Amino acid sequence: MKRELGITVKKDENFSEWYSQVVQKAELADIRFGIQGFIVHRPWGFFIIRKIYEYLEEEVEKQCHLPYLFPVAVKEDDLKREKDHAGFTPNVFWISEAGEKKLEERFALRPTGEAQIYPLYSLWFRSYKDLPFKGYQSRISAFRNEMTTRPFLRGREFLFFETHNVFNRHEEALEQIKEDLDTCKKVIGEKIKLPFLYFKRPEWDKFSGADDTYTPDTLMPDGKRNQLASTHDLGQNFSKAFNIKVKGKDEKEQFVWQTCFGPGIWRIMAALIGIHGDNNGLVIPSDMSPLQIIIIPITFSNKEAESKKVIELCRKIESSLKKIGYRTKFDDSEDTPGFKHNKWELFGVPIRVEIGPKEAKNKTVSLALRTENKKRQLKLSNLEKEIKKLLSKLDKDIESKANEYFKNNTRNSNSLKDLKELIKKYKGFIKVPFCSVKNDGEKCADILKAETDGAYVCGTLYPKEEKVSPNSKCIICNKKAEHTVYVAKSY
RNA sequence: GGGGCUGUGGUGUAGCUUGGUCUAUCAUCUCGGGUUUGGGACCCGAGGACCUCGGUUCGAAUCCGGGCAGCCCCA
Repeated sequence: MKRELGITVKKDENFSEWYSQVVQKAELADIRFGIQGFIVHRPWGFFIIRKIYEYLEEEVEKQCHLPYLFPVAVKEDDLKREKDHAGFTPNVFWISEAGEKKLEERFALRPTGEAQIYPLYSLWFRSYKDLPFKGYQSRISAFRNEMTTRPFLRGREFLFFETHNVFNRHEEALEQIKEDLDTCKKVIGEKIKLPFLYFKRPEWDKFSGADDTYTPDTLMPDGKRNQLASTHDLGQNFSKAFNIKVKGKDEKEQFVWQTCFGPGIWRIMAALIGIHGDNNGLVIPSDMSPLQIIIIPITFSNKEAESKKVIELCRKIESSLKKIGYRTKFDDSEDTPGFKHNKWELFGVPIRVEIGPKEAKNKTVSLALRTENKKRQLKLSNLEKEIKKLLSKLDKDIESKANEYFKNNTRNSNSLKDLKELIKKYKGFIKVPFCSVKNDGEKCADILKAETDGAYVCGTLYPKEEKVSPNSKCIICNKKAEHTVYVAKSY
């Protein structure tokens, strides 16, 4: 009889249930906090999340962003100052009382940084020489999402990272957007091994207050799009609303140009869980795992002397692996070896080392990679050297599996009929010819959405938009297609 | 935003239709003891639960209403 420790459904048969079970059983989050959409980040999960933060912080600091920390609050006036951005207002949490007393002026829990940061920006910069300025913060965001909440996918409080950048010229802002794409490639792609496409959003679907919005989108195992981050070209919209001006070389005051970049820490975590995980549970890139190596002893009560040697050997290996920098644990709990195998697979530990009397006698170890279905026999003397290679093999396995899945779920279509079938059958990304990504295309996007039960026009590829063959027609209105756009169902 | 479902020890559940030996089932779990360990061992003992507020009733885990929370499907 199997105990209910492990995952009881298959990932490709019931992704929703699989996802919930992994989140809870691998101790990533606790959803029993009791306030809707607010979850507890448990140690095993939060370690991984902190890695995401570390990578991002390291990368943006290389580009000369510096950290700061703004309050959790935002003033009501500030929130409403930019007219499009004020669209957040109906969903924010207001703080209006302290104890029994009503506050003189209510304020909101910040939904995102713009409205709380830019009033200070208007005080900080006086001269064109103060620019460019690049700041970032790692912080929590909150707003009342009315849709069903899910851990790491949709919440009312969620982990956030945001850069807010100020330039003298629009061209510099556009350069920054390219740098943000680079950050996504390095962090989300290379470090976290998540494939994505980088889109320029259609005109009608930009962030409130932005001139243009760019996003890396990936696909979850159920074929739905998951937006992992967004970069916004804010133009001068906020600088005009918040009065952020500098004096230029020509002695005239000018409004600054701004961008902001916001990777969704939660969304990235959800993608990591969903895309890398398998039927046994979590799979984690080697550098991100709280534990990289688990050592499991196999002992016998009727072989006391040998068992003692086994334990000693395990301890020795544990300390030598720790010494060279691997996060290693010797699991000397009283559970049976089989139980431990299943447990640590569920938690996604990259390497499992098994030591029993045989290994002790032969000076070998048995070793299993989380991504493989076999045990390897290694000479003890080679272990330290081999581990490095094996961890990078694991990372390659994770990466190629993710890439293959992603590639297999990106398709083409040239007709609405065909698109409808593909969406129904596979979901995923589907490339289609489309009339316009300016506001006049929105009508077609709405029709497309209605016809396909909710598929969404993600936008055009960035930075290099794909060419459209000269006589192709928009799959909705049949006018000349100006763009190739990607369509997907979304979270 | 629309629709549906659910809430019983830490976890998963039985009981709810037809209210009454429910002093609440089973497993897991936790603790103590024994025994065992090469892919989810076993035995003995102990511990631990009816989401919340109100209503109906002699009597509510069970019926009704509000609230809170969770899940699923669809936009």
